[in-house]
Amino acid sequence: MDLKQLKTFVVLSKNKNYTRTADALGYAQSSISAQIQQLEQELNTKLLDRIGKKVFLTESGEMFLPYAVEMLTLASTIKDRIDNSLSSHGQIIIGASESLCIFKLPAIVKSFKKTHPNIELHLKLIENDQVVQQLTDNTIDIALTIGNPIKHPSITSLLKKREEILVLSAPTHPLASKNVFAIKDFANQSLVLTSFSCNYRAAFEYDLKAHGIPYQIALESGSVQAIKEMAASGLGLCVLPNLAVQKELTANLLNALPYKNNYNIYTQLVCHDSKWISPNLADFIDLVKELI
Amino acid sequence: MDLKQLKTFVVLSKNKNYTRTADALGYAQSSISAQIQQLEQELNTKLLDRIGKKVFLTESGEMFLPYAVEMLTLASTIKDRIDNSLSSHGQIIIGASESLCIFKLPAIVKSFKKTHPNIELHLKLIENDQVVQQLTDNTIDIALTIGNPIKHPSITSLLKKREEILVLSAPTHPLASKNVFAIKDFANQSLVLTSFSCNYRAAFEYDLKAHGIPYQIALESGSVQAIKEMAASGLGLCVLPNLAVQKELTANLLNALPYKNNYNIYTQLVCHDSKWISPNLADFIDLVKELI
DNA sequence: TGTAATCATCGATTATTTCGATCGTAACAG
DNA sequence: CTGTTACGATCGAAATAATCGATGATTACA
Repeated sequence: MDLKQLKTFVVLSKNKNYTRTADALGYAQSSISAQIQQLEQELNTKLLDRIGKKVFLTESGEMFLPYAVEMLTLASTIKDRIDNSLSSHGQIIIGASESLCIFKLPAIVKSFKKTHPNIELHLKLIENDQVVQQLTDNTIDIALTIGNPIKHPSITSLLKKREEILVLSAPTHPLASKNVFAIKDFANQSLVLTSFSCNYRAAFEYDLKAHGIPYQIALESGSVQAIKEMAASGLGLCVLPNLAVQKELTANLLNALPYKNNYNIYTQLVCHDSKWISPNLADFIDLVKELI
Repeated sequence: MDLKQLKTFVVLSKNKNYTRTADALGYAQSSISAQIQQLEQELNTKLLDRIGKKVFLTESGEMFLPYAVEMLTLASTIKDRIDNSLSSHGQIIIGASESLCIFKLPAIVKSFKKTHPNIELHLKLIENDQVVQQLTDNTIDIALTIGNPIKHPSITSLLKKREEILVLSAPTHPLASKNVFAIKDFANQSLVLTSFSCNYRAAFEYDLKAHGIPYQIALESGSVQAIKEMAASGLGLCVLPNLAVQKELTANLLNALPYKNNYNIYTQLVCHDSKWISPNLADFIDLVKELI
């Protein structure tokens, strides 16, 4: 059973005339005959009687008609709903690193919600090392992370922006006034660090270890806010991307040490190769590109 | 959009595996791919994502699924209802002559209702000369008439049974005791006749006129019952088919005069050539054939 | 009785569907 | 890291189905 046939039947039921139905639907008259015969065969009944020159619905036809109309209505409802939903409904699940969640996504979400008020945005805090897995499992639609470049044969990078990693101290910290910095100046310092899987922490620690610089970890926390406050209160140095500490730098709550590094840390927007980019998701991606 | 495609989509949504779906539905795997692609094209969206080795419904697919199921349900409901209705629902409109309505149809209807309790039977009293027109207009499904053979290029006779036409009198009538009858014996008699369009009345009157026999019409009535009572009370002779007077003959309320005639009067069951004979109607026809 | 209207049917053409074979990718085992 | 297996996509060929135009049959109507 085909919508085409149903439509033909419905129109024919109104017209009671094959030739005019054919004209109306853009078929040859013989095609209308054929389509009706197909339907009749499938339903195993006769839908129309042609008595003399006139066409009548049989009892079966009379019974079938409202169903045919309903099927057509249903089908067009589906199409409408899918069309509308693509623009005005649905959800996007975003996996994001904590710092981006706090310092970048609020502006993005706010702006996206203005143009797409009915799209549900779900933020899911994820660690860098979970990104590929969660994209592969389709538990997130897209990931916005900060860390080393993600290289995986079936992951596509939609956006890649280098981030400056700062080592910061409280303004009152003994090192705060130093103008020139080398790695050895960190010897025996206390550090307030992000979690182990954080790539820029790893890069900085690797740096220290490679040069045989001793250091102590005063605190390790998953919360960027906690780290900043600890560091500001003089507990130790912290290592954070520039984007996470702009307020504190402006307010002079933290002081960026002039230590030059070249860590390969990027903000990246990535998704799975095979993921279908819905129009809404595409809009979101464009917005992220624009605002980051 | 095709039920075939919808079914494929629904099964595939459960399986999340093209190959197994193909096996289940008896297609090649490539055909499943093709069908889904057709659907996706028609709906202008992607229904399924294949991420890695696994198949996921996209948001659109998720939304579409319940509709697809509903369409399939609706379609199978239709088929069921049409099947059932053919055996257990519906109506038959029977056009019938008055005498058959009174003396034959009650038994037929009673018997038919036993086996087909849910079929509505509509009896429509029609004159002989209306039969062809009403079959052609499809205002009756079938006609059961008594009269001259119906000859029309597009009318089919399903049953044809000669009926004996009797001339009857009250038992007390002066002619009642006569043993041998000829047409001239009707000279100057009073007659109680059926309506003008009645074929056996016409045949009898033609008979009289052809032989130049004078007669009077005491009463003309559309009601067979009235005619019989008038005749029984001695108002005049009446002309009726045997089947209409069996009770009165047995009860000796009327007396059949031994007048031999050869009128071409038949009980006939007729329908239009092009009329679709539904199973119910076929059953009804069989029953009429059996009981007449 | 001839003519116009109408639907069914037929054969040819075109479009679609299906299939089998093959390719590419991902998951998994060794 | 590599070979193997499982899986869906893709392609071209074959089978099937849809469509058309022409024709035939029937009916209504002038």
